[in-house]
Amino acid sequence: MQTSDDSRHGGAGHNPLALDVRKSAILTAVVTEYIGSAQPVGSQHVMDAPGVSVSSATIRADMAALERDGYLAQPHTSAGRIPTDKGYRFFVDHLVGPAALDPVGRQQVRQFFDHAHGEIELMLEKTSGLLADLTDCTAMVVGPSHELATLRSVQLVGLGPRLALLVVVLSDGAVQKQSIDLSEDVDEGRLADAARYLVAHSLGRALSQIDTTLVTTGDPATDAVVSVGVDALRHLGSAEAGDQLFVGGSSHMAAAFDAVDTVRSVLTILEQQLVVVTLLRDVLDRGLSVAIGTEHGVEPLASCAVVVMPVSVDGEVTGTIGLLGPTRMNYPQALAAAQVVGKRLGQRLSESRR
Amino acid sequence: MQTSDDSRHGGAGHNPLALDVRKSAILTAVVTEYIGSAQPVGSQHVMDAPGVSVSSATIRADMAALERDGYLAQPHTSAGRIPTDKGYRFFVDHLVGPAALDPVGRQQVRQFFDHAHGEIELMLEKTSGLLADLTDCTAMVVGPSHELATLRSVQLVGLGPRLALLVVVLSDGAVQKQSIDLSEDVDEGRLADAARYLVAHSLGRALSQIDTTLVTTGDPATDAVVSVGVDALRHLGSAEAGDQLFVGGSSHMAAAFDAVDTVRSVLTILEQQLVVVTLLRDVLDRGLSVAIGTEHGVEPLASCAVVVMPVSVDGEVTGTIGLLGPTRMNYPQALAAAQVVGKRLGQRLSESRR
DNA sequence: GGTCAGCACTCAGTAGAATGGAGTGCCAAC
DNA sequence: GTTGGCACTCCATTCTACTGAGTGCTGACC
Repeated sequence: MQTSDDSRHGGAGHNPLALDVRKSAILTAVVTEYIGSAQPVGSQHVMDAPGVSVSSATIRADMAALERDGYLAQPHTSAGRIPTDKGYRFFVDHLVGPAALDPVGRQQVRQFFDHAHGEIELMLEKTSGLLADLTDCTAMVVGPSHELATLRSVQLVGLGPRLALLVVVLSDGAVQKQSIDLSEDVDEGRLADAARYLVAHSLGRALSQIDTTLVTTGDPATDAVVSVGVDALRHLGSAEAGDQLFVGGSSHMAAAFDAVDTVRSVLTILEQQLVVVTLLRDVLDRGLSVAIGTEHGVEPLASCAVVVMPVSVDGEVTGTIGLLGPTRMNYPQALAAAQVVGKRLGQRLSESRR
Repeated sequence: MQTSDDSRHGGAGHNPLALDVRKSAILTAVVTEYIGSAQPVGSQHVMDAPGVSVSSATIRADMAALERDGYLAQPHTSAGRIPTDKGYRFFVDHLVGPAALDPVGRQQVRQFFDHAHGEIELMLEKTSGLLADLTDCTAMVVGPSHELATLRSVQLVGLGPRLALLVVVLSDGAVQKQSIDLSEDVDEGRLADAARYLVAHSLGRALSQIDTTLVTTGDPATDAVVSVGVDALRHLGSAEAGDQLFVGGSSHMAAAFDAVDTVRSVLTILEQQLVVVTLLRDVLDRGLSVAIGTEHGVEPLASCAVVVMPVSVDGEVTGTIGLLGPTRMNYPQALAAAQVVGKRLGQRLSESRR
């Protein structure tokens, strides 16, 4: 309701939008300590933290205020404090600076991308593994959509009497295929005719720009093949065919929680590609880079936080990388890792696209 | 050491190769009960089991004998018995008949394969989900190797000045690609020449039968492209490119164990595709359909059992499906599910191959 | 000889009481 | 506003006692 610009002096007890310097330091201390130990943090421990040079009694008073304002919680009366989702949120938004990846990780990333080559899917798969290794989180990588990539090759391969395969190669190196059921027997020649026609009318365009107006080839049977071919092309361009999800390091979820039930429900979510992809897109759409606890709305992941990072190819956001961990995950590390890997991955993908 | 053919009468106390009828019934009772409850089974409970109509005292005596012979174990003195790996082994080998899938599952399988269509990878992925659903195990599907499939299409697509993509379509509908680094700039025309040459010399053959003897095209630069193209083709034919692994239902592992550590180590293994593929192949090579506990030699999976089933395409064993669960998994169910799904999958794959 | 009822025994699991200690809130003094 | 001191709370641990499921054994029975 009321907003005060008196953030220097604090008065945080009434203003939930700002915390004075010391309270910030205390919150930082509690969060970092709890991230490391997973144990409630007492005022005694906070005393040792940098930026806090007051007695435990004073810290206690501040912690009580932080609890009143919803940044901290107490599992029970005589325990230390643990951060609430709101506490993590404030920490992420205001207290954690632009951290850099540790040298070892930096080296790992460099090495990875120096040696990365070949198939895009394999690279994305391995990227998820890299991210998981770097962060001890579960990593999710959504392959870049091929919206902007143009068609480099279109091919119809007959597989059976009424079965053909449409194979397209995109300018970004992606190969997509779509099986085509033909309503009647089509001989190789007619298939080739149709393919030639498709090539002539689609090569160089993006999948989303395939011409839907059919020009007749003169032969009705060939036209029919062309028609299903065009349908297949457009299907490939649609969203469902594009989003490939790669999940790496799901075992880290078992290390993050000690309740096996939590692990199970989280893994169940991870198996649902659609849910994961939607979750990542949602968070990104809301302009967030971190969604904590219930913020992302996926109920079984209430004890998890998600870090997302867009992957830009030639300045255009297409792919996404995500990190899933417990709410007490190491946010600075995760953000740093996601950032650098996302950037490098984007560069890499831009390179191989002309 | 000594073998007795007196299996009718038993004498199982000295002969570890056979158990008399009642001991078999008792072992069956303990195994099935323990599979269901995960609790040690006492003589009182066994009394209710079918095929056992003696007093608990007699059962106790038999159970003591079964323990002496290594089929059962006691967690502690005053507890019931749980099966050992050897006990499960005997159960699987001699006591469990050819079980059928329950009607609901049968219906699920039928429905699945009636609606399965399109991309082979997607189908295999979904098959792993189906199997996991059916059995409450983690399902592993290794895609059929393309050793026997013949080349239907070979294509070279230029992606950049020194980057091309080799795309092949196999007769079984698989599409494989391999990026090719060209040592020097190659124009489209020369790429097309090389592609034509590759087509002429490889179409209709299996990947493993690619002619390695190079016939020159007359142009050294084109020859160079052909050469790397042939290398790429042979790489595709090699094992590493072929084995695709699809894992479904890994969340079931979290439900199977109550120690989160066990879950973590099992998940870690599942993330290592090579280990899993090797494991399945190993077990299959040894002629087993079930590997229990330490039998498969993968130490972190000591508390797991693996059910494997070959997938035959046109009578030739190519793919594999596997089920991973705790040693106290429901073997009859798992075997039945693996069998029927494996058979249907094989049929399906045979259909789409000409 | 195999089977069985009876009995003493074992021992995990549970519940209750005592203890220790980490941590808090409050207050008076600085 | 900060701090040391103090009383208080309550989780976690330990110990004890107890329960009960389950066993092994023995002597009797068929």
